[in-house]
Amino acid sequence: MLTCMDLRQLQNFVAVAAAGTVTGAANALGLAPASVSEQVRRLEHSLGVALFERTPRGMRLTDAGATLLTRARGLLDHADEVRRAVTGGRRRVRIGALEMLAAIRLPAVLRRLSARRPDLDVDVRPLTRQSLLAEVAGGTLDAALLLDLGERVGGLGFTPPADLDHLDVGEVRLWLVAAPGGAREPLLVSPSGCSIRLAADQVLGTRLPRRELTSIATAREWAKQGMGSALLPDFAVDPDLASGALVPLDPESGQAPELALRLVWLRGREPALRDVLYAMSA
Amino acid sequence: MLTCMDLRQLQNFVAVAAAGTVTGAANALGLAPASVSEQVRRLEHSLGVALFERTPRGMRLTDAGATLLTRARGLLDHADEVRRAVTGGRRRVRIGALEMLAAIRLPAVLRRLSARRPDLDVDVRPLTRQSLLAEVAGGTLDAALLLDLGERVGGLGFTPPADLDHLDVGEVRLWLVAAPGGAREPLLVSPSGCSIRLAADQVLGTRLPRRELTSIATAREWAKQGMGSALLPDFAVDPDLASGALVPLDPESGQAPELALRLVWLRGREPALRDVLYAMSA
DNA sequence: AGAGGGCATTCGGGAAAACCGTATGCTGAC
DNA sequence: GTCAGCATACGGTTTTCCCGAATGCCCTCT
Repeated sequence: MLTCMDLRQLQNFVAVAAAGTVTGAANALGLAPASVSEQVRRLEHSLGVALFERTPRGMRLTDAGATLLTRARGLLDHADEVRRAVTGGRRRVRIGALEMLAAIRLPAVLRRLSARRPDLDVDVRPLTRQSLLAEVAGGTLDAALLLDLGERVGGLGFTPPADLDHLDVGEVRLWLVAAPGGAREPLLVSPSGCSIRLAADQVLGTRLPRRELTSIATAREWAKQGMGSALLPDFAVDPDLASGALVPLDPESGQAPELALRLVWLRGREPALRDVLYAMSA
Repeated sequence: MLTCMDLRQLQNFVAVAAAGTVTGAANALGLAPASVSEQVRRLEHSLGVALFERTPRGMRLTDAGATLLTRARGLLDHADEVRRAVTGGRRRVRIGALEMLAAIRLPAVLRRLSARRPDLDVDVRPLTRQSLLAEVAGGTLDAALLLDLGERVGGLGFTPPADLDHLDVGEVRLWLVAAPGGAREPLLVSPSGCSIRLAADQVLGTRLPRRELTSIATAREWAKQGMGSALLPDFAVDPDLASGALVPLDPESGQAPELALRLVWLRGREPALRDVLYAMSA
């Protein structure tokens, strides 16, 4: 036990925990599986604790492993921060956002961030919610901006793949709209999996007759042509509401809650990252 | 720059910074000077920054080195905490105290600490103020309990060897005493360097006729025998005040301020350590 | 049931790094 | 001017790191 806890070992450990397999982690790290396996074993031996249960399908974290995982991430973050502090390197933050938000709502958020923290380099990548969550869980992304509902991550109807922390940085209002004088049915919905579709399922239930279209924009156009009603986010329908091409259907009380513009990240990341993320809120 | 910041390198770096020489650090670490030198050079190269100025008398920190030093300590502390969290190892805290405090005032402080934080193993070492400060600066001691005056560390008249944080955990009242009916002069003082002597110099000035004795206890005994007056801490004279063997001389207003029972530690140590230390305050 | 694929691990070897003891060059002190 | 103390360069040994190939395991698909 003379040799203790190398940062590289921790990096390997985190990679294995994220990938769930030694092989996957080795690929991600550009190493051979044998090397990663040995490093993990060495780490376990130096700590005197089993970090993984070996199964023929991969590696499952033990309790001690789970304990170490969050702390190891924090320590690696800390090390990174130290390195940056002394090299004067700028901090690079990798943020992902739902494609639908990237164009409309993201710029204002990023403007706030760069005004308050001009010392940052921000990478932005538009992705699907699944990819966002996977990359945040895997550490490829520092945080993700998506739509959600309620107090807990996943309230909109998806299940986060890891223990995520969150912060709401804005709101998105939903409008149930139709063309003036047009049909109110069916409910025109976007493809299953789309956040707005999840919101429609959550808010309006699934009993209404519905027609699935390929995108929010398509649903809006169909609605404008009187083909039914649609539950759409403010940024998609504001112009049409202003011009009168679409009119809000008087929702029953409480039928149109606001979605949260929600920033999520892996719980336990360094405090410095949290500060950065909080600088994105209004 | 493929290989980045090994914890062991940071340990070496901190040791060199503390010792001021590679040789000293090597002795402290149980390594050969050549090894330590190479590690430091490797670290500098991997960071792309010069950490030390090489002088023929030793190593002097550069600005970047000073920046790294505090953060490296913090990171090493963090790593230690992570290791403890997963191995379930108990935390060991090394505390030093002025010899004169160890017997009388330290037990109550430690009782508070172990009542609030039973998960700790506390090492206590009685030392002189010089040793205390040196060991805290060098990292051999986590914190030191000593006497001080005013808002800043060193207000009693010594200069701290590093950037120290502090917390006052109690007070020590000073009494200017003499035997009833005995002489009031000279002022009987303890050896220069002793905290109580510093306090006497600070509070009473140096104009009074004075006689230097070998210890506080000696000064008290001389005072009891009517050989002069002495400025003594409460814990040394309480019994004699109670019995009437010594009586307080009415000090001019504000002449007998209270000393602070002060806990000092190296600024930048991990937050977890701070929590421990705060648990020692009243 | 049997073959095949994905998995972690073991093994042997080669490259890199850590470490040591010694030797060298430097500077300030005596 | 010599000497002590310092950092460092050098050659050699031990340890670590990493790889490719081979092994054994278990699940799955046929």
